[in-house]
Amino acid sequence: MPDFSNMAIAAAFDELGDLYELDGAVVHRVLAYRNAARSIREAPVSVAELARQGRITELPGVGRTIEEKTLALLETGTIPAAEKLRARFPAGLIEMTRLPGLGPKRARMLYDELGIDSLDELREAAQAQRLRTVRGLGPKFERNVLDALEAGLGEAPAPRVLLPRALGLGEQIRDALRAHPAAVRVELAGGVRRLSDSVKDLDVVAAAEDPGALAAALAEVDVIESASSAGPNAARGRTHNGMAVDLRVVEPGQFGNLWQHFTGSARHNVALRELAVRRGLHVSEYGILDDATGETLRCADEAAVYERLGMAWIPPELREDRGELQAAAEGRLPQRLVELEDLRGDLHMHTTASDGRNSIEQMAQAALARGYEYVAITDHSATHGFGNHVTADQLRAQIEAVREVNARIDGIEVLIGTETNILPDGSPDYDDDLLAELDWVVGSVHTAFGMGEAEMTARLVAACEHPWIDCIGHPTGRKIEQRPPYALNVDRLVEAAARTGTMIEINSAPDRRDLNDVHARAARDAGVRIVVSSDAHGAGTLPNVRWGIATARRAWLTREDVANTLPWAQFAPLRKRACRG
DNA sequence: GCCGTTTTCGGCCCGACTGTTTTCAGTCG
Repeated sequence: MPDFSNMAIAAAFDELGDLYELDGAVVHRVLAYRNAARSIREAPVSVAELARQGRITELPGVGRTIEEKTLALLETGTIPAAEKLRARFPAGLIEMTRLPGLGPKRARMLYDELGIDSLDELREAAQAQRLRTVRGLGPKFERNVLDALEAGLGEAPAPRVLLPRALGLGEQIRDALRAHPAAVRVELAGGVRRLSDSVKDLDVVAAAEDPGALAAALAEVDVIESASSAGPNAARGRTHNGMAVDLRVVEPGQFGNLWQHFTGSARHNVALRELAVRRGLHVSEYGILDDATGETLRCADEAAVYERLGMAWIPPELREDRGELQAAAEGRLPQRLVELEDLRGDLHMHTTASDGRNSIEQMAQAALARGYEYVAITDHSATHGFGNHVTADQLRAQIEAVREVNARIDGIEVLIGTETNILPDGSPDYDDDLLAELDWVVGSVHTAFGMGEAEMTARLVAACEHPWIDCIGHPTGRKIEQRPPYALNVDRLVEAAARTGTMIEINSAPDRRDLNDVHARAARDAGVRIVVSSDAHGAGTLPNVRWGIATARRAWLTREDVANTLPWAQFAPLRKRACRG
């Protein structure tokens, strides 16, 4: 039996949580399954292997019961409890709970009392006004169900928006509101502030002397198609391209509480509040209530919120309940996360020699203008598969061309490299002799994505063991919101990279950000040198490193953890080829 | 179901809105 990926194991426990919820289990038991699922999904190591080694309970939120169920899943391909519950609750019930206002309790009532177990039956029953015969449901509920079905909700969850687009929209809204006379302060919160891979909506928070006036102003913002009041000091709207926007406004004295609350993540906030309760404090968006005095502390800034809870202010990128609260309480947060300005070079970019839009010279000049001290030109190799391949002879010519540009342009080291395809057997696309002539070699997978996990892992481990591959590019092949990573045991790759001195890239293309935050953190912890690269296909996308830096920050990386923050003289000897004596 | 510098049992965040109620359950973020 092929091994279960972390994603697959996590999905099994999410489903089990849904099923237990329909079964009427206490909410904390359901949450326990969802917690475990999240923990498994995010684990930087193979959870199947962990389980076989008897170590799965090392994951937070995984105890004896979930260990047993995981082992059953690995051995038999299914979890017995899930089988039993599936027999009792048709899959359509879980689908029904995707509709707004229709949760597990109501889905269960509709099933028990009216036998409804699909969206189609739900629609028919609503049209026939039969839903109102269930106690607690009325005509409004029927109307809402029909509207939601009409709007196509329930078909599929709304797509999430990649960070750059969401951030761009958010900044426009923020800036427009800042121009309003009532505004004292306007900031982005939520996933865009945490620089997540993608977000489902935009959260904007503000302070104003007259909160209601500013909340009402959301409807006037250019990018907003429509907005309506959502309480006295709040508004909810939608952009012209369909993104949901939530605005909350308070008086300046409690802005810190509001910003902290709406920045999240939900997990971070839950963990923060649980910790607070143990100290007799209750945290909400309005303040911190002290049991002992009955007083509520309101904070104008976020640092005061964290300070009252006995911890340092936590950078938003770290607020994912991944150990940041304990670190903040113990003074163990990273002193200073890596910043865009720390980068001194970019080691992955393309030119017209393959599928880029600009020449070597144009890329070099653009890099110089960004203040870089070095760049590597890394065009695709011969089996790239998109027709823009660089043959060995063409690469030899490219070596000369890059050397010529390098000799001509002052102030920047222009290096000749390649992004060689890693063939299915793990070998690169050019002969060793040719690779040895280059300054820098990135090895990436661009073909044969469908291999099994064992083969794909062996392929990338072999690439790490190759003497002339300096760095692995976009190691998991994921495209955010588009395609999952190929089957790969990332911890094996990280192990091999650490052992061989192969660097690993955080590819900054906004739909890649690969390695992701969790894996990049694990790679750093394993002693792997991380490189943040643009993978630019034109001068205009060199600034994409911003998104790679965002991922590096979410991975807790400091300047010291990112190799291309070093000047070339210090970076060059770290390359595998330079270590070969 | 998980978890523990107050606990191996008894807890497990906080607030708001909605629609249906006659005091509140369910849902959502």
